[in-house]
Amino acid sequence: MTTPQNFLIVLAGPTAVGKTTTAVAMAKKLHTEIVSCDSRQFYREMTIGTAVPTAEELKAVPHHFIQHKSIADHYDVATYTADALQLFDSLFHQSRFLVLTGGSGLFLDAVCHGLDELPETTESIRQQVQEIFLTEGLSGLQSRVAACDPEYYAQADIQNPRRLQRAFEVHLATGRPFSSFRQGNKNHRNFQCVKIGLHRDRKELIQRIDERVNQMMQQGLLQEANGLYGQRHCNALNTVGYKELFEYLDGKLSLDQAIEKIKTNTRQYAKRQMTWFRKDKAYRWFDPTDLEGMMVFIEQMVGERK
RNA sequence: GGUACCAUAGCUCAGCUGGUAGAGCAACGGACUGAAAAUCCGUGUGUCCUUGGUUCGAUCCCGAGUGGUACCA
Repeated sequence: MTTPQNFLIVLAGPTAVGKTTTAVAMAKKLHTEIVSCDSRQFYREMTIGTAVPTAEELKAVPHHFIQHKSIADHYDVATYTADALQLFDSLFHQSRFLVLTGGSGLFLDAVCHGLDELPETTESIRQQVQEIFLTEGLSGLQSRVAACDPEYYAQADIQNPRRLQRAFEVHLATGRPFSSFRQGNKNHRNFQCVKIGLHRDRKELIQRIDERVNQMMQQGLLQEANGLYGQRHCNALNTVGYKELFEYLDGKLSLDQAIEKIKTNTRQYAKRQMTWFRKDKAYRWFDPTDLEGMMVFIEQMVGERK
């Protein structure tokens, strides 16, 4: 068999490390396009606070999944993954390389390795479970999951309402324990993932974060947030850069306090991202300026596959 | 210049008139299967301002010094 192997170049890294710039340069070299894997750049209502690629960047290289959804839409990892795989089918006809870039670890992993098949749950089930949490608190969720799925309960993070809610939702929707769906199977992919991590030392990253937040404020982040204030309860707006400004608009923080909090929360987000990426030993780490090094690495990986 | 109050973790502060200290936030480490920029878990990192004294023993009591804050001049 001599079917040509396709390569998905995964470009990951913490927020503000310089993924967008690197991705554009790399996509140009590879004569291909960019698929975004950023769970907040999906939404067209958010522009400044999500550091969406600039008009020039978007013009230089075609991008996909940038602002293709509304914050009012329901969108999740599974739907995104299906969308991405479908898009790959057509894009890999034009090029054997594709650049996937973003900072959402779960989404990147889902594209590369897949998720277990799970049936849809409904909005009403979700609200029903939310109601349990609101009225009975964490223990209400714990006792229900312990009863309907002791196996999951034994290994789950039972302090985390999100995990328990999800498990109980699936149980209500299917009548089966959540754990029975969790096979942990890797889905087959008809492309090879080449994982590249972008890294900067902590001090430098913090400085870039602070500068970027200041820049966002100059670009009018407050006005953007103000325009979205009425929709602040949308999940997509539970996002660094917006939630803190909503607190300011609510009179809970001064503007300076809100800006400081955006910087802090962004740092903490970057830290969580690094924790996620670090555990995946397949990543090869590069300084964002070392495009040459990345290209050599890609050639190596392609060579091994030949 | 005088008087009063304060000085404890990176920050804001607790600490029973004596037995070498703790909260929140930050920081650091971790988890993560359809809400993921979300959500959750773990860890105290310290010349208790300096210096004399009292005491078996001082973050704590007394004296002096230094720095700060407030009020009075």
